[in-house]
Amino acid sequence: MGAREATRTDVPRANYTTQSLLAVAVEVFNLRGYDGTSMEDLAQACGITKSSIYHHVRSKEELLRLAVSRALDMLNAVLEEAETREGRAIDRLEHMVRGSIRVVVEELPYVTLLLRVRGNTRAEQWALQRRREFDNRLSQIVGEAAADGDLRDDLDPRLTTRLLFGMVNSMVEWYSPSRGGSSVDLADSVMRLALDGLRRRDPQG
Amino acid sequence: MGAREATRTDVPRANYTTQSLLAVAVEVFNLRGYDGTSMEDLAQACGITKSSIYHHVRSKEELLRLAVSRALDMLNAVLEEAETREGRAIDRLEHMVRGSIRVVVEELPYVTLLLRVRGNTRAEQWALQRRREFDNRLSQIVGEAAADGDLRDDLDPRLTTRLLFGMVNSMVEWYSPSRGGSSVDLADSVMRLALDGLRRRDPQG
DNA sequence: TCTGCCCGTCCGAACGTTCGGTCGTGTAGA
DNA sequence: TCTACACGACCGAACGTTCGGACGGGCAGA
Repeated sequence: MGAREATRTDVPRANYTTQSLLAVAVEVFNLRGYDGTSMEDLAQACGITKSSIYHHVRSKEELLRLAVSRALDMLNAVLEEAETREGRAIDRLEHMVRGSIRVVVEELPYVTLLLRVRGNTRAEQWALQRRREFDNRLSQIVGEAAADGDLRDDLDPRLTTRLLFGMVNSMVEWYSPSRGGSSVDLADSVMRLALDGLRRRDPQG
Repeated sequence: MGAREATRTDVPRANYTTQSLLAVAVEVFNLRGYDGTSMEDLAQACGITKSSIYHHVRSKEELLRLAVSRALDMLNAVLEEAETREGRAIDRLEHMVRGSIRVVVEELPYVTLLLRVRGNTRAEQWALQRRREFDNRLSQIVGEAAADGDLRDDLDPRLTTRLLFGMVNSMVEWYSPSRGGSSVDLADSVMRLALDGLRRRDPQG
């Protein structure tokens, strides 16, 4: 019956890095909402105390900034890949849809948090601004594809952009890494639905 | 010049009802997020004091419960209309898409709040549960339409449901009553995109 | 028409709690 | 021994909520 009052060496140190702490924080933010998550909640999820968190990050808002930056950087990388592609705009559009889906799947928690930002703090407003620029460049590509005559002309390009990427972004509400299938299979399904529609063709076969 | 210390009869009473207060509250909740909105924020938006709010509602959570109930009741009404329709499931599906879009447009703030519920409080968990039942009955209809052979068979019905209504639900992120066009025009566009796709047909015409 | 009271509505001032964040100290591992 | 990491105690501010009381339009009784 050993000394119960001995220092608890049976519980090893957490030894977090900023990145591993960020990963936990983003999960909790997505579960409870950013504003609904207290630093005490984060501390318990990490298994350390509140004050220990401040050894790794300056503030709660910095956690948010780091997370949404990561998501935005990934998405912008896809955008710049697409924009340097030559050829028809509809190919750039397909690259954006497939790339966005890949980023959503690979960086799910970070993109989820980004898409839920509301603009309460400076960091959130900055994220919203970057998102708006991203969306504008998306719209540009869809507009070019429409001008090329590769999209039907009875749909407004801006509306098309919103519906198409609204569909892609809705993935953060239901995609699960364990049950969700591969990013490529998902992208195939989305492209089929978006380009050719749900309706069965050639019913007289 | 008149008595400055006179009671300020120039500022009339607000005379809120629970409903008119709810309308203001929901707008602020959508702007700042439910958890990000303090009762003081609500009070300022209403032009009355914090304590006055408690004359109309029991708690902050009751405001949330009233709001999401309204949205869910509207959506369930559409669902029950659809389910009593006889004939092909794809017609019931079209009724659901058009009805959902109409509800989103007509009850935009309430549906917006509903779609952002995270499950922190009892009221939120109850709303999530009702939403899940609603989604299941939607999936049922899509599954029937697929079984009828009216939807292409290379898309999983559950995935189709999520993408289709993910697209519809994304409207709360960008639809504006002033600039947004009518509910019927929007529904036409969505049905065209969903059923027939974006790709231009018959390019050799 | 005037008077007095009722009641729906609103207010100011507090309540106990929780918030994000700070500080000085302890300790495990190099 | 030195340093990175974590700890418990604590801070002022803001939180949701409560409370007793004040305001004023409308109505009954004179």
